Amino acid sequence: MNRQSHTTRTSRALPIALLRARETVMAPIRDMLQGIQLTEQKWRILRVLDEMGEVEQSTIANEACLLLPSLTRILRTMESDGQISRRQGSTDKRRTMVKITNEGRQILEENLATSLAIHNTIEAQMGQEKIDNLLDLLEELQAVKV
Amino acid sequence: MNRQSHTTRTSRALPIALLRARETVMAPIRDMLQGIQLTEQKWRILRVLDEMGEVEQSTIANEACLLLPSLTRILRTMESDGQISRRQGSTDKRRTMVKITNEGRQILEENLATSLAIHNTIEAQMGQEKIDNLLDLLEELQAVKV
DNA sequence: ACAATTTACTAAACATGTTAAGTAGTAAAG
DNA sequence: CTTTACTACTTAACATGTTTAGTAAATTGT
Repeated sequence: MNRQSHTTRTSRALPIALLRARETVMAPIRDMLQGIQLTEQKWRILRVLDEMGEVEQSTIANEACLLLPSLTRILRTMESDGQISRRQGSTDKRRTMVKITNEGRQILEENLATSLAIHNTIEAQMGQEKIDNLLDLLEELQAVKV
Repeated sequence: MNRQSHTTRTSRALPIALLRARETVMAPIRDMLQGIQLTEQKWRILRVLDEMGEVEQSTIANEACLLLPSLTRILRTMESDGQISRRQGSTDKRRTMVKITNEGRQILEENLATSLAIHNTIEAQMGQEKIDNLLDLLEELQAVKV
């Protein structure tokens, strides 16, 4: 049945290609995160919060690619673990404003070196130009309207 | 805190960039799949099986980026739904050999047009050259040793 | 001002992701 | 030939993904 009958080869299908590439990049990052009791999602949330300051949950969901129901649960544990803090929005009381705590920021700082080392390993093998090129294309793809 | 203090902007971090790009591509595909009662994972499995013929579960897991425990559960329901069939390996009895059924293949055929249309929409906006370039870079990234 | 709609989130239910542990079959080492 | 290690899964437990439904606050239309 090895005949590519009616579909593109999966290696040339964007969804699977993106997923496989991501698995390669995430493998060592997951190793790092396991050592500090943090999931991939919590790591993304901390990075988004560090980058954006105090934001509402919908913004985190968009930036970190999480659905709100997942975020609700994850932030609950992150708050009780002291990595983030939450407060009700002052003007719009539907909103919940979230920011990273010093403890959360410290986790980022402590793992910056490892995170950079992983990126450098990849860059050393592919070359900086290709990585930049790839990131440009990914940003462009992300902006496509479907 | 909007100061990119000690990490790369998340939009230039490979893991998040790959995830966001994938969300863009997957959104319309998920819509298609919802109409045919198929999850994204089952769709990937069918495509891998159609492409590779009868293979063992570990191979599916690798190609479709699923862990074996997830695959065990998913294949159980796909078998009872008649989309795939399983048998014990003849020489090595630890292996479970899996192949797509006619019913499974029919699901692929019925949705080929939609799947292609989605791809074409993206291609029309980004251009074929960029898509090809992106796929090449993704394949290269996937092959990196980390 | 009031009803209808929309927005931002939460709750619940079920599927999948992820890790750890267990089982049976196979291969390797002595 | 037997013990040991390894491989290909399966099971279980808990976190997250995903959909549907619900709630409260804000906005819109009249």
